[in-house]
Amino acid sequence: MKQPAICPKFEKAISLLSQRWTALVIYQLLSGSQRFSEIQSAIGISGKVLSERLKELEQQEVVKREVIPETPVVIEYSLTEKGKSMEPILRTIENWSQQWVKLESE
Amino acid sequence: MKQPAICPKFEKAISLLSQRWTALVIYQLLSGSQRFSEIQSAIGISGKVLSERLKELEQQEVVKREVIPETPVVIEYSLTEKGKSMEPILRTIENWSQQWVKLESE
DNA sequence: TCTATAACTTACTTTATGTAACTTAGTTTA
DNA sequence: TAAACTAAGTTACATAAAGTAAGTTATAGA
Repeated sequence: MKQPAICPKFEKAISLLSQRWTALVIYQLLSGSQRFSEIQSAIGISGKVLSERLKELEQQEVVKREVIPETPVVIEYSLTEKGKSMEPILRTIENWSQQWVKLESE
Repeated sequence: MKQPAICPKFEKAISLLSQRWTALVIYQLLSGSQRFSEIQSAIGISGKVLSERLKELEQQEVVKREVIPETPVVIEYSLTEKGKSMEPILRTIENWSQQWVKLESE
Protein backbone atom coordinates (compact mmCIF):
# COMPACT_ATOMS: atom_id res chain seq x y z
CA MET A 1 0.00 0.00 0.00
CA LYS A 2 2.97 2.32 -0.28
CA GLN A 3 2.23 5.36 -2.37
CA PRO A 4 4.74 7.02 -4.63
CA ALA A 5 6.31 9.82 -2.64
CA ILE A 6 5.62 13.36 -3.71
CA CYS A 7 8.47 14.80 -5.78
CA PRO A 8 10.72 16.82 -3.46
CA LYS A 9 11.17 19.65 -5.96
CA PHE A 10 7.43 20.01 -6.24
CA GLU A 11 7.10 19.90 -2.47
CA LYS A 12 9.69 22.61 -2.09
CA ALA A 13 7.91 24.80 -4.63
CA ILE A 14 4.63 24.27 -2.82
CA SER A 15 6.09 25.04 0.56
CA LEU A 16 7.47 28.31 -0.80
CA LEU A 17 4.25 29.32 -2.52
CA SER A 18 1.99 28.27 0.29
CA GLN A 19 3.59 30.50 2.83
CA ARG A 20 1.25 33.33 3.57
CA TRP A 21 2.00 36.44 1.45
CA THR A 22 4.73 34.93 -0.71
CA ALA A 23 2.61 34.55 -3.84
CA LEU A 24 1.16 38.03 -3.45
CA VAL A 25 4.60 39.60 -3.07
CA ILE A 26 5.79 37.91 -6.27
CA TYR A 27 2.58 38.87 -8.06
CA GLN A 28 3.05 42.45 -7.00
CA LEU A 29 6.60 42.52 -8.32
CA LEU A 30 5.44 41.22 -11.71
CA SER A 31 4.45 44.79 -12.47
CA GLY A 32 8.00 46.02 -11.96
CA SER A 33 10.50 46.81 -9.26
CA GLN A 34 9.11 48.38 -6.13
CA ARG A 35 10.12 49.74 -2.78
CA PHE A 36 9.48 48.17 0.57
CA SER A 37 6.73 50.60 1.50
CA GLU A 38 5.01 50.28 -1.87
CA ILE A 39 4.74 46.52 -1.59
CA GLN A 40 3.58 46.91 1.96
CA SER A 41 0.71 49.24 1.19
CA ALA A 42 -0.26 47.48 -2.03
CA ILE A 43 -0.92 44.12 -0.45
CA GLY A 44 -1.54 45.07 3.17
CA ILE A 45 1.23 43.05 4.78
CA SER A 46 2.95 44.06 8.02
CA GLY A 47 6.50 45.38 7.88
CA LYS A 48 7.71 42.58 10.04
CA VAL A 49 6.44 39.77 7.83
CA LEU A 50 7.32 41.55 4.58
CA SER A 51 10.87 41.87 5.78
CA GLU A 52 10.99 38.16 6.59
CA ARG A 53 9.50 37.16 3.23
CA LEU A 54 11.81 39.35 1.20
CA LYS A 55 14.83 37.82 2.93
CA GLU A 56 13.62 34.32 2.17
CA LEU A 57 12.86 35.23 -1.43
CA GLU A 58 16.29 36.78 -1.83
CA GLN A 59 17.84 33.65 -0.44
CA GLN A 60 15.84 31.52 -2.88
CA GLU A 61 17.04 33.86 -5.65
CA VAL A 62 13.51 34.83 -6.57
CA VAL A 63 13.89 38.49 -5.62
CA LYS A 64 16.83 40.86 -5.74
CA ARG A 65 17.44 43.85 -3.51
CA GLU A 66 19.12 47.05 -4.64
CA VAL A 67 20.15 49.98 -2.49
CA ILE A 68 19.64 53.37 -4.08
CA PRO A 69 21.60 56.11 -2.32
CA GLU A 70 18.96 58.81 -2.40
CA THR A 71 17.92 60.74 0.59
CA PRO A 72 16.62 59.08 2.60
CA VAL A 73 18.02 55.86 1.20
CA VAL A 74 15.60 53.85 -0.90
CA ILE A 75 15.63 50.11 -1.48
CA GLU A 76 14.26 48.63 -4.68
CA TYR A 77 13.07 45.07 -4.88
CA SER A 78 12.63 43.27 -8.18
CA LEU A 79 12.25 39.77 -9.59
CA THR A 80 15.23 37.78 -10.79
CA GLU A 81 14.97 35.52 -13.84
CA LYS A 82 13.81 32.77 -11.54
CA GLY A 83 11.20 35.10 -10.10
CA LYS A 84 9.99 36.17 -13.52
CA SER A 85 9.71 32.53 -14.53
CA MET A 86 6.95 32.17 -11.96
CA GLU A 87 4.66 34.46 -13.90
CA PRO A 88 2.77 31.57 -15.57
CA ILE A 89 1.94 30.19 -12.14
CA LEU A 90 0.40 33.43 -11.00
CA ARG A 91 -1.41 33.96 -14.31
CA THR A 92 -2.90 30.48 -14.16
CA ILE A 93 -4.23 31.19 -10.69
CA GLU A 94 -5.51 34.55 -11.90
CA ASN A 95 -7.39 32.97 -14.80
CA TRP A 96 -8.83 30.25 -12.64
CA SER A 97 -10.01 32.76 -10.07
CA GLN A 98 -11.89 34.75 -12.71
CA GLN A 99 -13.73 31.66 -13.86
CA TRP A 100 -14.42 29.91 -10.60
CA VAL A 101 -14.23 32.10 -7.54
CA LYS A 102 -17.49 33.50 -6.25
CA LEU A 103 -17.43 36.44 -3.88
CA GLU A 104 -19.76 36.83 -0.92
CA SER A 105 -21.27 39.85 -2.62
CA GLU A 106 -22.46 37.88 -5.65
CA MET B 1 0.07 57.41 -5.36
CA LYS B 2 -2.88 55.08 -4.98
CA GLN B 3 -2.26 51.70 -6.54
CA PRO B 4 -4.91 49.65 -8.28
CA ALA B 5 -6.30 47.28 -5.68
CA ILE B 6 -5.66 43.60 -6.14
CA CYS B 7 -8.64 41.80 -7.67
CA PRO B 8 -10.69 40.29 -4.84
CA LYS B 9 -11.31 37.03 -6.71
CA PHE B 10 -7.60 36.60 -7.20
CA GLU B 11 -6.98 37.42 -3.57
CA LYS B 12 -9.52 34.86 -2.49
CA ALA B 13 -7.92 32.21 -4.69
CA ILE B 14 -4.51 33.04 -3.28
CA SER B 15 -5.70 32.94 0.28
CA LEU B 16 -7.16 29.50 -0.31
CA LEU B 17 -4.06 28.15 -2.03
CA SER B 18 -1.62 29.70 0.35
CA GLN B 19 -3.01 27.98 3.36
CA ARG B 20 -0.60 25.31 4.45
CA TRP B 21 -1.47 21.88 2.98
CA THR B 22 -4.36 22.98 0.79
CA ALA B 23 -2.51 22.73 -2.51
CA LEU B 24 -1.01 19.37 -1.59
CA VAL B 25 -4.41 17.94 -0.66
CA ILE B 26 -5.85 19.00 -4.02
CA TYR B 27 -2.78 17.70 -5.83
CA GLN B 28 -3.14 14.38 -4.08
CA LEU B 29 -6.79 14.10 -5.09
CA LEU B 30 -5.90 14.74 -8.74
CA SER B 31 -4.95 11.07 -8.89
CA GLY B 32 -8.45 9.97 -7.90
CA SER B 33 -10.72 9.77 -4.90
CA GLN B 34 -9.09 8.78 -1.65
CA ARG B 35 -9.83 8.09 1.96
CA PHE B 36 -8.94 10.25 4.90
CA SER B 37 -6.13 8.02 6.05
CA GLU B 38 -4.67 7.68 2.55
CA ILE B 39 -4.39 11.42 2.11
CA GLN B 40 -2.97 11.70 5.56
CA SER B 41 -0.15 9.22 5.03
CA ALA B 42 0.55 10.35 1.47
CA ILE B 43 1.34 13.95 2.33
CA GLY B 44 2.23 13.69 6.01
CA ILE B 45 -0.41 15.99 7.42
CA SER B 46 -1.85 15.63 10.92
CA GLY B 47 -5.40 14.33 11.29
CA LYS B 48 -6.46 17.51 12.98
CA VAL B 49 -5.38 19.84 10.20
CA LEU B 50 -6.49 17.49 7.42
CA SER B 51 -9.94 17.44 8.94
CA GLU B 52 -10.01 21.24 9.03
CA ARG B 53 -8.79 21.57 5.45
CA LEU B 54 -11.25 19.06 4.05
CA LYS B 55 -14.12 20.91 5.68
CA GLU B 56 -13.01 24.21 4.19
CA LEU B 57 -12.53 22.62 0.77
CA GLU B 58 -15.97 21.05 0.95
CA GLN B 59 -17.43 24.41 1.84
CA GLN B 60 -15.65 26.02 -1.12
CA GLU B 61 -17.03 23.20 -3.29
CA VAL B 62 -13.58 22.05 -4.29
CA VAL B 63 -13.86 18.64 -2.63
CA LYS B 64 -16.78 16.32 -2.08
CA ARG B 65 -17.22 13.78 0.71
CA GLU B 66 -18.95 10.46 0.32
CA VAL B 67 -19.82 7.97 3.03
CA ILE B 68 -19.41 4.35 2.03
CA PRO B 69 -21.20 1.97 4.37
CA GLU B 70 -18.58 -0.73 4.55
CA THR B 71 -17.29 -2.09 7.77
CA PRO B 72 -15.90 -0.10 9.35
CA VAL B 73 -17.41 2.83 7.52
CA VAL B 74 -15.15 4.41 4.94
CA ILE B 75 -15.22 7.99 3.71
CA GLU B 76 -14.11 8.85 0.22
CA TYR B 77 -12.96 12.31 -0.75
CA SER B 78 -12.78 13.46 -4.34
CA LEU B 79 -12.54 16.62 -6.41
CA THR B 80 -15.62 18.37 -7.74
CA GLU B 81 -15.60 20.02 -11.17
CA LYS B 82 -14.28 23.14 -9.52
CA GLY B 83 -11.56 21.11 -7.87
CA LYS B 84 -10.61 19.39 -11.12
CA SER B 85 -10.44 22.77 -12.81
CA MET B 86 -7.48 23.58 -10.56
CA GLU B 87 -5.33 20.94 -12.21
CA PRO B 88 -3.61 23.45 -14.54
CA ILE B 89 -2.52 25.45 -11.51
CA LEU B 90 -0.86 22.46 -9.90
CA ARG B 91 0.68 21.31 -13.20
CA THR B 92 2.15 24.74 -13.82
CA ILE B 93 3.74 24.69 -10.39
CA GLU B 94 4.96 21.15 -11.04
CA ASN B 95 6.60 22.15 -14.33
CA TRP B 96 8.17 25.22 -12.83
CA SER B 97 9.58 23.23 -9.95
CA GLN B 98 11.28 20.77 -12.31
CA GLN B 99 12.99 23.57 -14.16
CA TRP B 100 13.92 25.90 -11.34
CA VAL B 101 13.99 24.31 -7.91
CA LYS B 102 17.35 23.17 -6.64
CA LEU B 103 17.50 20.74 -3.77
CA GLU B 104 20.04 20.89 -0.96
CA SER B 105 21.45 17.59 -2.16
CA GLU B 106 22.40 18.95 -5.60
C1' DT C 1 19.28 71.25 17.50
C1' DC C 2 14.81 69.51 16.24
C1' DT C 3 12.06 67.16 12.94
C1' DA C 4 11.28 64.18 9.06
C1' DT C 5 11.72 59.90 6.17
C1' DA C 6 12.59 54.95 4.58
C1' DA C 7 13.44 50.66 5.98
C1' DC C 8 13.57 47.87 9.23
C1' DT C 9 13.54 45.55 14.22
C1' DT C 10 11.74 44.45 18.82
C1' DA C 11 8.51 43.18 22.40
C1' DC C 12 4.30 41.48 23.08
C1' DT C 13 -0.39 39.42 21.74
C1' DT C 14 -3.21 36.49 18.93
C1' DT C 15 -3.79 32.79 15.69
C1' DA C 16 -2.34 28.59 13.38
C1' DT C 17 -0.21 24.19 13.44
C1' DG C 18 1.75 19.94 15.60
C1' DT C 19 1.38 15.95 18.84
C1' DA C 20 -0.64 12.43 21.08
C1' DA C 21 -4.32 10.60 23.52
C1' DC C 22 -9.30 9.94 23.34
C1' DT C 23 -14.15 9.08 21.15
C1' DT C 24 -17.75 6.68 18.34
C1' DA C 25 -19.93 2.94 16.05
C1' DG C 26 -20.04 -1.23 14.06
C1' DT C 27 -17.30 -6.12 14.00
C1' DT C 28 -14.55 -9.62 14.92
C1' DT C 29 -12.18 -12.54 18.19
C1' DA C 30 -11.46 -14.98 22.56
C1' DT D 1 -20.77 -11.75 26.23
C1' DA D 2 -16.85 -8.91 26.86
C1' DA D 3 -12.44 -7.37 25.09
C1' DA D 4 -10.18 -5.79 20.97
C1' DC D 5 -10.04 -3.74 16.36
C1' DT D 6 -10.77 -0.24 12.70
C1' DA D 7 -11.71 4.35 10.26
C1' DA D 8 -12.50 8.81 10.91
C1' DG D 9 -12.44 12.12 13.50
C1' DT D 10 -11.98 15.31 18.00
C1' DT D 11 -9.79 17.26 22.18
C1' DA D 12 -6.34 19.22 25.19
C1' DC D 13 -2.13 20.99 25.40
C1' DA D 14 2.53 22.77 23.41
C1' DT D 15 5.09 25.20 19.90
C1' DA D 16 5.53 28.15 15.90
C1' DA D 17 3.96 31.78 12.84
C1' DA D 18 1.68 36.18 12.10
C1' DG D 19 -0.29 40.71 13.65
C1' DT D 20 0.33 45.28 16.15
C1' DA D 21 2.48 49.13 17.57
C1' DA D 22 6.35 51.36 19.30
C1' DG D 23 11.31 51.89 18.75
C1' DT D 24 15.91 52.17 15.93
C1' DT D 25 19.32 53.88 12.39
C1' DA D 26 21.11 56.89 9.04
C1' DT D 27 20.78 61.01 6.45
C1' DA D 28 19.19 65.59 5.65
C1' DG D 29 16.60 69.84 5.74
C1' DA D 30 14.46 73.80 8.76
